[in-house]
Amino acid sequence: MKRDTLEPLPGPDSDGASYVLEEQIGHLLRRAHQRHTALFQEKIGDIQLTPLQFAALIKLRDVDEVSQNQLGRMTAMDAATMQGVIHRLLARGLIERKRDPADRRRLQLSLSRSGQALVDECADIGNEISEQTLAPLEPEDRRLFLDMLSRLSF
Amino acid sequence: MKRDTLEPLPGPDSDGASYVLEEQIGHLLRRAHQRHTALFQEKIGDIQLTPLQFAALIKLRDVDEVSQNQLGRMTAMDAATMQGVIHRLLARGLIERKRDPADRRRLQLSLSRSGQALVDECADIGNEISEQTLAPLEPEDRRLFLDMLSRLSF
DNA sequence: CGGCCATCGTTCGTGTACAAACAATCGGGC
DNA sequence: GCCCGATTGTTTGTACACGAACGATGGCCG
Repeated sequence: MKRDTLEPLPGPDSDGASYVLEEQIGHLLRRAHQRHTALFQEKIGDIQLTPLQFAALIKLRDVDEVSQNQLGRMTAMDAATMQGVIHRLLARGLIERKRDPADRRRLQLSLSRSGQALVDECADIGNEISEQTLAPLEPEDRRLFLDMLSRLSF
Repeated sequence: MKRDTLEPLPGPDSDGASYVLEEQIGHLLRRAHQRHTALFQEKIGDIQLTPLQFAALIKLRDVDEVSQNQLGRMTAMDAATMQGVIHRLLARGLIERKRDPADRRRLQLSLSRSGQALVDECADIGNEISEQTLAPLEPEDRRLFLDMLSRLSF
């Protein structure tokens, strides 16, 4: 029987009567994510980037040239979500897109000059946002927390 | 100087060149949340409830009668998001809605009979989902993790 | 060479998420 | 009593998130 786990959790065999929303991992993940995006939006201010747009730009800086699907895998976005993000970045002239001559299915993405400049400008803000998001934790706990969290992200 | 923290975090004064997406709290929160919703959908199966719909039902079971905005605050949804959730639950006949005679602005929400039955049926599944989401962590770490996470959810 | 299957990008439909504006209603102060 | 500000629910617009289906291309294998 699996009745041995310690019990923070209501116990694996609770009869369903006890399900406290505020203690559920899913609810807490959602709320923490909400808080983070709010912080992100506030700190990024006039630059008007969303977390996903920023992630895409950062990855493009790291790898230079990739196809849409590749970039999607690197940033954990599916192909459909990618569409929206790419189009908004294209519309702002932050990235460029051209067919890969070697594989005519692919669209190679790369940072434009102004995209490059923007990433350089924002990387520090990105670090600030991460720090602020973690602010409620003691500095010595943050490493551990990130470690555990990354294990939940398969 | 504060150069002593173990170093997960690039250090508060990194020059922006280093911003590793995979180590950022926002990215990890998003991915963990993705994994959770995937698990949720898989385990809930044919019942076809989303995490938000389930949260609303659970809260309604706990408190019996509330207005839309109140329920939104309890489940961390804003009024606009609430609209969609409420309408889908109404369409399935899981909840009922009537004007509050004491305050004619308000719409009192409550579980229908079949909503009541469904919550009773799913609460156990909800606990399983939470457990599975936390499965990658050692049982003795889970309490600590939830503790830290809840501090990030303001 | 000719199918066959995988991959790439696109579109559609559904469901969060939130800002902003709105009409209706309530409450309190004067 | 009346007016003003707050609250309640609604709509609109933008942006993720993902399943499902689609046409186009590519690689492979017989």
